[in-house]
Amino acid sequence: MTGDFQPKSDFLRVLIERGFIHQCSDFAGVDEKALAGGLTAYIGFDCTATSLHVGSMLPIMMLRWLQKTGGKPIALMGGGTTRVGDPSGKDEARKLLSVEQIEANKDGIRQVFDKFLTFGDGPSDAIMIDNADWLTKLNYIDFLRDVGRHFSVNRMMSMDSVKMRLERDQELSFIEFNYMCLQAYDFVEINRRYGCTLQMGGSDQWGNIVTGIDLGRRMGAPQLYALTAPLLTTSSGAKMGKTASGAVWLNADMLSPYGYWQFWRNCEDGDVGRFLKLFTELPLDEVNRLGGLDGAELNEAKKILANEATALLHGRAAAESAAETARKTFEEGVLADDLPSVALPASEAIGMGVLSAFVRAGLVASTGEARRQIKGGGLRLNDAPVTDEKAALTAADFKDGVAKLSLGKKKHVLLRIE
RNA sequence: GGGGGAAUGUCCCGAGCGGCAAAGGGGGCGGACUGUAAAUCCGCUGGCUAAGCCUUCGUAGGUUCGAGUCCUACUUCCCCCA
Repeated sequence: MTGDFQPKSDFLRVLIERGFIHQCSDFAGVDEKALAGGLTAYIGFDCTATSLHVGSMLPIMMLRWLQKTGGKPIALMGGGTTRVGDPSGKDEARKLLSVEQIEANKDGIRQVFDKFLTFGDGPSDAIMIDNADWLTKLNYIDFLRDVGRHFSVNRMMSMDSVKMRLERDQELSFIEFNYMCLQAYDFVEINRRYGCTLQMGGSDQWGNIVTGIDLGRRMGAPQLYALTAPLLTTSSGAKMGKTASGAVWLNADMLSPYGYWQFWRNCEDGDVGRFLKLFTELPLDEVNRLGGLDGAELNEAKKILANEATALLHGRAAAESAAETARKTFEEGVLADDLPSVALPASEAIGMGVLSAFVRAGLVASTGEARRQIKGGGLRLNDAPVTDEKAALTAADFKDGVAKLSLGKKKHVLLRIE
C-alpha cells in the first residue's frame, strides 16, 4: 500500500487520493519522474474478447489521469501476447484463440480508447501500439540468446501464478510459462522504443511487471517502475463486471448506454464512494459528500455515479438520455421511448402468443422459461402481470404501435410494430 | 513403456445398488420485503406444437424389456512405477 508516502507530483497524488494504487515498486522514483515531467507509462490489454468490460475501466482511468497530469499514456494491444495466453489468475489453461479472432477483437477494443485519451504526436498525446509488431518477428534462437538467458527459472517458479498451478498439480504448459517472458520483454522493448519507464496494470499483473523491471536491469535499460491497481470487487465480495445479462461491456453495440447506466445505478451502497472516486472525475470533496449520504439519499449519489460514468464512456448526451429513460420508467412508471426495443411486422405481432413474444424480445431464452416466469409472476405486459400462458397479443396491446414487455421490475423491452 | 483412477444436467462444484429428466450446493433468474441497494424468506434453474413427445451423463459400439450405472474399443486428464 501507499504507507506514509507524501507525493509531490500531481500524478501520484491523484492516484493515491482516488484509491487507484495497490502496489508500487518505488513511490519516490515514480514521483520524481512524474514531477520532472514527461512520464510515459503503458498498460497492456488482452485481446480475448471483442470488447473490454468494466473491469478494464480502472486501468483506462489510470491512463486518463496520467494524461491529465501531464504524462504520456501508451495503450498496448496484446496482439502478440494474446496468442500465447496469460496464465495469471487462471487455474486452467486458456484455450488458444485463432489469429483472426484476435485481430477482430483488437479492432473492437480499440474503439473505446478514443473516448478516454487524446491521441496524437504531441509530447503528452496518447499512442496505441501492438506488441504483435515486435513479438511476431522474434527469432527463437536470437531471443533465447539475447533475452532468455536473463530469466531465472528459479525465480519464475516462485511466482504466485506458477506456484499455484504447481501446488495444485495442474498443468502449466510451456507456452504459458513463456507468457511472462514476453510481457517482460515488452516492457524493455517499449522502453527502448518510446522511453517508457512505468508499467501499470491490475494487481494480478504485479509478477509479470516486476519480471520486466528485472529484465530491464539485466539488459541495461534505465530503471523501470511498476504500479498496480487493486483488484476490484463489490463490497459484498463478488467480482465486478458481471451482471444479469452477462458481462458489462464497454462497446455500445454489446451493451447499450442505458444498460451501462443501469449497471452503475444498481451498485451496492457500500461501493458508491469508492466508485465515484475511481470511475468519475468529480472533485474529491464532492465525492466525499455524496458517499457520505445515508440510506435512500444515497440513491441520488448512485444516479450521479451512473451519469458521470456513462458520460465518460458514451458521452454526456447518451448519459442524460439514459437517465431520463430510467426516470420515466422507474419513477413515473411511464413508458419511456428509448428503452431497448425489438421491431416486428404487424402481421407477425398481432396474434402472437405471449410466450413467443417474450422470447422474441430476448427477455427469456425459451418458451419453457417464459412459462416458469409466468408461474412465478415475473412477466408483465404493459405493466399488467401475465397470468395466462396461452394468451395472445392483440392490437389493443400495442398503444401507438408499442407494447411493453417486462421481466421482473428492472428489465423492459418494447415490442414495436414496424 | 507398465499399473491404477477419473470424465455427470453445455455456468461451476458434485451425488448417483440397472427403472433417471438424474440428490445436494454455489451461481443465476423470479416473487415477498425495500430505496432500481444489502440482508432475509419463498419459488424456479433440459427443449417442444406440453396431462403427451423429444434430447441429455467424454466418443463409438455391445449386453438387456430397460444403461449415467454392466462389457469392449477410442479420446482426454490425473496418480504411481520405469
